[in-house]
Amino acid sequence: MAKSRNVVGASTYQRIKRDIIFGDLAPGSKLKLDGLRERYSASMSTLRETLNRLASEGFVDAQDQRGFFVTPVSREDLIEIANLRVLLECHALRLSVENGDTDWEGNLVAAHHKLHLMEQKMLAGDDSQKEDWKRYDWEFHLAMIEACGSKNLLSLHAVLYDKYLRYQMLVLTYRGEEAVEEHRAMFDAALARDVERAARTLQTHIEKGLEHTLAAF
Amino acid sequence: MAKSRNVVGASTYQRIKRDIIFGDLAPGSKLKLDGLRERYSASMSTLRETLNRLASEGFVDAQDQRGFFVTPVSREDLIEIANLRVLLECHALRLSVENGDTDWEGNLVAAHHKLHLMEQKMLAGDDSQKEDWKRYDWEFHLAMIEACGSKNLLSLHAVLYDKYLRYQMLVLTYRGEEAVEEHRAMFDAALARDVERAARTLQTHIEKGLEHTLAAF
DNA sequence: GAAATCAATATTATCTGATATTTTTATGAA
DNA sequence: TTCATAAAAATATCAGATAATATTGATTTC
Repeated sequence: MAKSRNVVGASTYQRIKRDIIFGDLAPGSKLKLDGLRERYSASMSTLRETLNRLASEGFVDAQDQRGFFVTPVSREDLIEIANLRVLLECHALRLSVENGDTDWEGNLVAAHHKLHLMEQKMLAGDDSQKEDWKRYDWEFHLAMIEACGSKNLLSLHAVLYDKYLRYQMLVLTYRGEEAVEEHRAMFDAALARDVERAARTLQTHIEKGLEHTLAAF
Repeated sequence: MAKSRNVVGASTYQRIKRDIIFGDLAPGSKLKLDGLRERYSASMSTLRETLNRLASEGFVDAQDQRGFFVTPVSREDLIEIANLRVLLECHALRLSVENGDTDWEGNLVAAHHKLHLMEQKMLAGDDSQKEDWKRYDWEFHLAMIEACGSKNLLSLHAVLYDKYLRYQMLVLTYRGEEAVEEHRAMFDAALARDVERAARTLQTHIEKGLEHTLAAF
């Protein structure tokens, strides 16, 4: 997904998407072209291209003749997103654990290690690097399913992950120790090539996360 | 998904997408902005918005500084698409058959009836209305899963359906009697609220279609 | 003859600014 | 207040212009 495209187009795309996910652009808020032009210093044409793209991914809502809005959030939507993530990510995980080769394992070990280090910092109270934590969490989840053998599946999953992430960022609370343990359990099951255990653990992980986020919503 | 937007934007979006799905724009071919401008009589800005949108859905390939191409086809991609369709559509179907109310049933009966009429014509050798057949097939499949209760799921499914459809249109052969029977079996199972049988039948339906398309590819 | 080089041409990505249309806001009458 | 209407703002679309990049073709080199 992360096309680089021409410098301007690519960077505005990523910046706007980031700002939506991290809540700097509030859910439901109007995205006025003029305002965005200043904020992201891009021309209207470029902005409209970007917004159309984000609209098609579902981060932006394009309304006939009325412009663009940040897609609103809702409990129902959050639940749908989480359920879809379970469906797609568990499926991908099964395939990946079955097919993963040595490279996959190596990469996974590295990803888990980096995530784990980050989690230790977070547990110790260093809340400053939410963006980094997000990156490591993403890279770990991706590493788990990367050997699933379906580019289409991976790219659908990437969008879902980001949508789910937005909700997590909105409630701004870290689940802590529990999540760390779940990550480790998933990791262990994957390395042990225990497909069912891995999938079960992942499902629990996402569902616990959902409950936590719903509670704080 | 099917936004209407401003007249021009919406119609070029739909026409280009249609032309890709029906093969009038060949897989892998270059989409030159100037050429498109004539063909669809829209301005470059509008076209670029449209192409960005299609790129994000995966019908168009946007390459850094080199423009837009119709997404190429491949056996692997077809297999991925079909497998994802099984995953998502069967899941949606289970939910839908469990939750569907009277309106859902009524709509489904109507959709199946219209599809069936069309299929009789096709079987009788009237090959002229491929576009109509496509529409009725889509409306039937949609009607089946429409009560699944997840807008997100429905919108992911819609894109997959279209991607799969492109492959069907490329090979240009109608599966005939077999497919008709499968549709009826799915329909019966759904009305009988037999979730497992419905899902099983749907899976077979898609997998048989895959085999058929792969063989002709 | 094949590969490498470099200029000429074509195409893209981006921006500015203009126009018609539609939405939103403000104003004033009932 | 509610409604209608006028004024202002914003959108969708278009037509160029420009700089950067890619493609093509001719020319040279090995």
